[in-house]
Amino acid sequence: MSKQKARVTIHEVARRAGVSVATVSRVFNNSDLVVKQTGEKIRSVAHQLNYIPNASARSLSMKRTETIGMLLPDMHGEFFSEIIRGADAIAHKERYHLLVSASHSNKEELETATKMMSGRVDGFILMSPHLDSETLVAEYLNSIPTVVLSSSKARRTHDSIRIDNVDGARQVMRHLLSLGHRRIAIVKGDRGNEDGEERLAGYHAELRANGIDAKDEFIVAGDFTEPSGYAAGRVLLELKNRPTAVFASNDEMAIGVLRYLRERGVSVPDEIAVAGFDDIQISSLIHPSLTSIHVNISELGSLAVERLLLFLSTGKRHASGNRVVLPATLVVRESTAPRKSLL
Amino acid sequence: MSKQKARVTIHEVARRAGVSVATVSRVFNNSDLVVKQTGEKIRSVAHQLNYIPNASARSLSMKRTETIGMLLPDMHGEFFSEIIRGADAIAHKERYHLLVSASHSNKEELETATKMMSGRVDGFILMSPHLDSETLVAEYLNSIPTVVLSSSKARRTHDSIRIDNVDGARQVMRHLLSLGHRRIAIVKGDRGNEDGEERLAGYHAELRANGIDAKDEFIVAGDFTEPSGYAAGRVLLELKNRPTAVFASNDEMAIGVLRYLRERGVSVPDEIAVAGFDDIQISSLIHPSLTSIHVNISELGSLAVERLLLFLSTGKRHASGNRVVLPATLVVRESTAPRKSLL
DNA sequence: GTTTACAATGTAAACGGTTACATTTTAGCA
DNA sequence: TGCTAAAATGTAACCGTTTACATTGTAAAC
Repeated sequence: MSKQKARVTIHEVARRAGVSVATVSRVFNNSDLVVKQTGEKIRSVAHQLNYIPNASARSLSMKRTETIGMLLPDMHGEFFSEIIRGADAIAHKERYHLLVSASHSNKEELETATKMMSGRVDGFILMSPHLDSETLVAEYLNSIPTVVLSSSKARRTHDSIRIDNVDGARQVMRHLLSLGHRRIAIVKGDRGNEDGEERLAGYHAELRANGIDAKDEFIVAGDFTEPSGYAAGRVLLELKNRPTAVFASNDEMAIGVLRYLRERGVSVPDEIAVAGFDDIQISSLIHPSLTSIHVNISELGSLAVERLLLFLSTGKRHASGNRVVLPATLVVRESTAPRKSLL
Repeated sequence: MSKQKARVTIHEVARRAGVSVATVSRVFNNSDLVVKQTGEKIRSVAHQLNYIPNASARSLSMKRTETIGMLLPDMHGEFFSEIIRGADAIAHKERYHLLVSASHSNKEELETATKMMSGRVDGFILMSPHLDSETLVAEYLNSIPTVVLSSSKARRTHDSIRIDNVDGARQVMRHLLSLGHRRIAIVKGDRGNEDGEERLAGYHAELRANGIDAKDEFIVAGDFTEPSGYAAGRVLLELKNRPTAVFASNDEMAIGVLRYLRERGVSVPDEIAVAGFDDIQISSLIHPSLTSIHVNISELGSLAVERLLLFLSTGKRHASGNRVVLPATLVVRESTAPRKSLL
């Protein structure tokens, strides 16, 4: 079982095919200056010997690894898999590989991971709530092409791809307003989380655009988890002047809100309408199904790889501040059905 | 922006530190035969120059890449991210990297992906419903250490790590039986899917152990998706002799069953109890919350990496048929609360 | 039948590390 | 102080490619 079959090298192939290594190399790099017959002979010999070019030697010589490093934060669930799925699809098509590193819950971890990967990859795709300017201009990161996923701090120095959070939030708000709601609460995200901040900004913007004052008591804190949504639900129900609608900054919190409302016997959407953001899979399956904002997450991954490969092919380090914004789409479901009183 | 700062090499460090490359190399490989002072000097110079050893050169010379290839099937959601998270945690600790490739929906894709990675990795972690013996004994796969995730076909030839599906299913059944249920239906998984088959086997085994005949009409097909569970729910309700409990082979189908039952006004668990398998995150959040079987998925990833690293360190290709079985734990929730009639 | 131009192939020097082996330094001891 | 063994460091070959440049082959033009 542990027979050490020495890997066959390009020299072996060359010898058996009666040509020089250069010619073999040319064949495998699709050079057009090898005569057809020679090429076929070489390919056949190589196939017979089960020859696979040594990637390390190739990288060393060419100074490219054909690998992309993906550094992802400590996120769970669908987001993670969808991003990788999207990224892998494109990378694979372009014969690139994905070196992934998960779970960076703080800046230090992110930095060491980046350093460890540096040298094994041609470029980085970076996603982290902890990205700040200092980190980004660090020597090793500034000398490698990098695309940043949704971090405004980096937008001026690096290419970035983001979700249109503000527009998404405004869509939710417009929808709720169009249903006649005027007392609309929001469950915020973590302090400092950019997606959360942008969604809150959208909330404010749309209220303002409709001449409605935002009430402080309608803005409650959450941390993107279901329990924090549950807690927010309690806070809102205890107000003497309850809201008629709640916009949670993500679906998990919205589900938490729904859970609390159900426990208290508050009917959704008749007494209170609820909407979320992200459109995770469950949102369409629960009861009442949840109105949310859909974003094509796998596209986030694909686009990131596409942009990165573009840099790599043009030889640039990184285009400064080039941005792509992914559209957000409202998906209306039961949790915000028109109120009966309005029908 | 695109200044091509040539990477600093070991030679440059050696020159500046006034030593030979061998000494520098030794320092970075923690050889103990470098005198402390020299080592410090070298480290300081290296740090100043921002020296990072070239991974390709290193791999070429050492014949190891310090990278593990992970080939995952076309799966969505939590499973995917949890496996990677678990694998990455261990890999990172041991200074290994993870080269991942997602979405292999058929055998051919799996094979090309494996081939492409071969040579860039020291070993493979393979998970695919399409794994068969021929694929596994293929030249390139048989010459690289490989750990297989949950595929019985491979169990004799390769190390494998699997979920204790049979036991999990039996636990669900024992639980339902202990509640007094005798008419228990099962929603199967895809034909040919091993997890599904094993869960079905557990269903049968536990019935048999209790002297209950399995009724064909209580065994309905599904394909692990929510809609297929919904459809199965319909089939079961249309039986003249309805079951009093339904065991769905995974949570998504169980959720589909619940959706149909709610639509038809059938109360859960009072009229029909429902249980799933996998304990995905939503299962605890929906209403009624779903009784399910919990498996520590990230552990599946960690264990796979651990075993693989073990081979790598011992120099073996693969241990034949060494198996690890992950325990499954029953989590009882509202969907199978004791029936009122029994209280 | 040369000469010429270009197409096809070959030669050998990188690429940046590791490490067996050679050499020098150091320390211990008579 | 000189001798020796062991410790510290240096030298250079090697890992398996790519590719600039050199060489050879071929066909057309004279």
